[in-house]
Amino acid sequence: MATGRQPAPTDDAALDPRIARSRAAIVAAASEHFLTNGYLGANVDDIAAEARVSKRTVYNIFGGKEQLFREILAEAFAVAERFSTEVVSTLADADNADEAAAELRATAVNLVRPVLSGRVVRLRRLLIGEAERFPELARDYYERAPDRVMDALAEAMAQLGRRGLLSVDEPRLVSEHFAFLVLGAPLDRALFTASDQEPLTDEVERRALQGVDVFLRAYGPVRNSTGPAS
Amino acid sequence: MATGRQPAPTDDAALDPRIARSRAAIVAAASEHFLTNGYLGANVDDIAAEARVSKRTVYNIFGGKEQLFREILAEAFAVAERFSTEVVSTLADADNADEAAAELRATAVNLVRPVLSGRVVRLRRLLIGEAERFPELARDYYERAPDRVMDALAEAMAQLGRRGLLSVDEPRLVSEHFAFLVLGAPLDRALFTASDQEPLTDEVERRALQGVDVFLRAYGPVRNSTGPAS
DNA sequence: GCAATACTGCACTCGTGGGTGTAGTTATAC
DNA sequence: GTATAACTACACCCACGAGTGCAGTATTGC
Repeated sequence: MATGRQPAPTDDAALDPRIARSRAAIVAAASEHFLTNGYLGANVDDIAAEARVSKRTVYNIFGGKEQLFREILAEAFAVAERFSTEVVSTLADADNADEAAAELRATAVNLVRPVLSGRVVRLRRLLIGEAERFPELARDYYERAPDRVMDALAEAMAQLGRRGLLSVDEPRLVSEHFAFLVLGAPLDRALFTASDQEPLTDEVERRALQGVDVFLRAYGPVRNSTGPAS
Repeated sequence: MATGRQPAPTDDAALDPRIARSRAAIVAAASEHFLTNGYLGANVDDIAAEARVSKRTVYNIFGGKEQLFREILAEAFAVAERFSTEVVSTLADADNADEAAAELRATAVNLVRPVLSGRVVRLRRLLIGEAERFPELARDYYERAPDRVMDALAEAMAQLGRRGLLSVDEPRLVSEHFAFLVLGAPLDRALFTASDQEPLTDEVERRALQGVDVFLRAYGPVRNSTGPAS
């Protein structure tokens, strides 16, 4: 039921508009409930009720609570993954120090805004909280989102390094320093602070830019105190 | 046990050794179960069984699952809090640049080892996962552990700043940069990666020290580009 | 319009788990 | 040694929630 669907169409969602509608409604409601209450805390009756769908329909389409859970997360991961590749998009284009600095600032903002958004923070909470129950899910998320961002960042950093705009020897390490200077503290706080007002966006961006300043002081245009790189 | 201990019957744990023993056994078992399975996932029968105690005894001593949960956490918080004040102990003693660097390195190691320990990571997972169900607990922990460390760090940084060993204008920000340069990335990874081998201590310490290097490059002994502090 | 199929409502099973009551046993205090 | 208080074993209640079965109704495709 979940896996194969015969006639021709690829996706079962395309077969019957009724299924598509139900499915979408259930996914929306389920996301909300799982994100708020965790896997065990969410209950299928409530999800069905909120989706304005009978419980039976939930079971017909998804097969069970756990499959539903995995399905929700699969969609969330896809979104996160798509985003991961976009954050860094123009970083590597810079070809002088000022541009690099500007790009780093832009990247910082690109990074901080979505990662500290309520949605993503709640997703993180969910996966971290379920890391012991669903280790593969947590690991999978980590690899497809934060880790992927870090890889993309690293590649960009390496390029900036090659152009002498940054002193980079371990690109991966450099990216981690960048990322955590920019959003480490507010992210950690956000994970523990539920019932959020999403922390004042402006304040957070200010902090992020200060992080970039520090980053530039450490990694910025090759300094001549100990002599040039090569 | 946590608060006071006298011949006078203040604390019920002191009254009868039987209670003390039972209580300790239950606390140990419960910690394990809550840390592993979360609040909803843990079950009282299993806890009682593992503590070699009847379920009735659990209810007699603690009153209920939720009180037990809070009690466990209260003890864990106390431990974390005690630790928080120790990490930074000697940082502010440095009175020349080399000593400061050495102290920062020592502090980094002091910080990284416990925070990335399985115990603390699991505690973080638990609290983050339950942040929506028990917001006060998560907030309380954050304030009594990470936040307190940060305050202590900030104070030390401020002193180093006053001595001209570090260029510090916002001590709190500086400490956050320090802490997250040192352990941001591995901590984030650890939260998502259950079923741990605790990540190779050596590797993590190496990373931490690299973090300190970067920190020093950014904040290190007052650079003379804009002139000394005062 | 007609057949196929999704959806609904509802009653139902069943396992699980928090919490209680109690009678009897064992440890402790004096 | 005796009274007191914990502890145990066990049976029990009850609510809740995952999952099922089915008969009837609403949609959809053609």
